[in-house]
Amino acid sequence: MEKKKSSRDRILETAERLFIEQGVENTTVREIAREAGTNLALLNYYFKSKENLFDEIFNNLLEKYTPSLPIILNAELPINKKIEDYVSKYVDLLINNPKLVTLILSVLRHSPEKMANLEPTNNLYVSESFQEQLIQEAENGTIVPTHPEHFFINMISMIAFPFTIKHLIMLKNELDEKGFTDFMQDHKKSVSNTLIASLSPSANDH
Amino acid sequence: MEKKKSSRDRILETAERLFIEQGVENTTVREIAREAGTNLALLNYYFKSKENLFDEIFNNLLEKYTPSLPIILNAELPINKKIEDYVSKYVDLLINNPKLVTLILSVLRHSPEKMANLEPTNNLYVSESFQEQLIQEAENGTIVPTHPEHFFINMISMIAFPFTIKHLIMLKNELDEKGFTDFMQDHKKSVSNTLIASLSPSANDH
DNA sequence: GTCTATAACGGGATAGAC
DNA sequence: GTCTATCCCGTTATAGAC
Repeated sequence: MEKKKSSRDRILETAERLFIEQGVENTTVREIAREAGTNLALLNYYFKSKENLFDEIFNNLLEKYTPSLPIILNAELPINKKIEDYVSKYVDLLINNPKLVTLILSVLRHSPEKMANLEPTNNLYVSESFQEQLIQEAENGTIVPTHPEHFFINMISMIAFPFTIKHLIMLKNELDEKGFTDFMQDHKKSVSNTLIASLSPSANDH
Repeated sequence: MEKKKSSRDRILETAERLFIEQGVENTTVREIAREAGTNLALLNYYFKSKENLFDEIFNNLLEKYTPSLPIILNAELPINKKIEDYVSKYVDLLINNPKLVTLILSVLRHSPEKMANLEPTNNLYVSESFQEQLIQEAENGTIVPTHPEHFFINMISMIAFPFTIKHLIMLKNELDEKGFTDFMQDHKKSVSNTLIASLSPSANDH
């Protein structure tokens, strides 16, 4: 049954799994070849180097998981609804792929220029129309004027960072995996409420 | 002049510098020994392994830089002032030690249990009295009731995460190092305002 | 074109004998 | 405190089978 898949595909699948499970540095090309049921020479034949192999996998992951995010930000919705949708969808994505944040950050640390030049990176950090809307609604008086760039960074910070300190959160609050998932479900509301409250015109009367 | 320092101390200083500058994975024990003016075997004699060496350095770094943070949270100050102080001090700390976040996250990724069991970790993630205050002031009606744990996580997320995506922020906004520092100075206000607004009783009237 | 097997390189990390 | 042997890594190369 698995024999139908080409060696190339099996190498890709195995490498993706191991890179995500153990991290890139802790995964050897020999290990990948072994678990994919092939050999080191073939891996090198197809991908030339470990780095090339990783690049292909990383691109596929971003293309697979991230395209839905900018769609929400570009939709025709009131800002509050848009924030709720975006936070919820983004947190769900990371709950279902908890190692994705770590993988991205490891790329960002090891070779930031590569990350920055990747086209799918825009799915994670781009927000022109959303920032336009923040400015527009502020002019209309429905929300308080804000700095769109800082607002957007605050939003993705509150969404993504908890996953990078997942183990600390679990330890501090005595949570298991299920408990952490529930915690992050609650966290959605906290993030949305925080952002929406900060935009509320009545909130900034000191 | 430098000869007065013991080989052990020179190894520690050199390793700290290289770990922070280049990251742990990109620093070899041979390199540390060479730049410390000694040899590989002596490094192994004192520290047994690269990991032990790193543990000692990492502990020292946390003990050196983080103790001031919980002091702010435990002070006798109104909540708004406390938030402003904490955000400002924490961001300043990370501006002056931009690699600290990355270093911490790399430990968290590589060996979360080690990180969680480290005593100075509490300086980064502990907030009993602060959470008490959030509950107390909500009972007094000066702020809106909130979930202290989520609030605290949101606060440290907005503080720390921008440093992990520093290169993306710099690229997107066409900033150099100085520009990024200025950006983070502005970011302080954005974070404080967001948190304080979300606590404002008048903000949650929908 | 796809695949296996094997060997060798240069570099790095570690352990143990001295 | 020092030196050496050993092992694992990523990479490259070779020779050959389907």
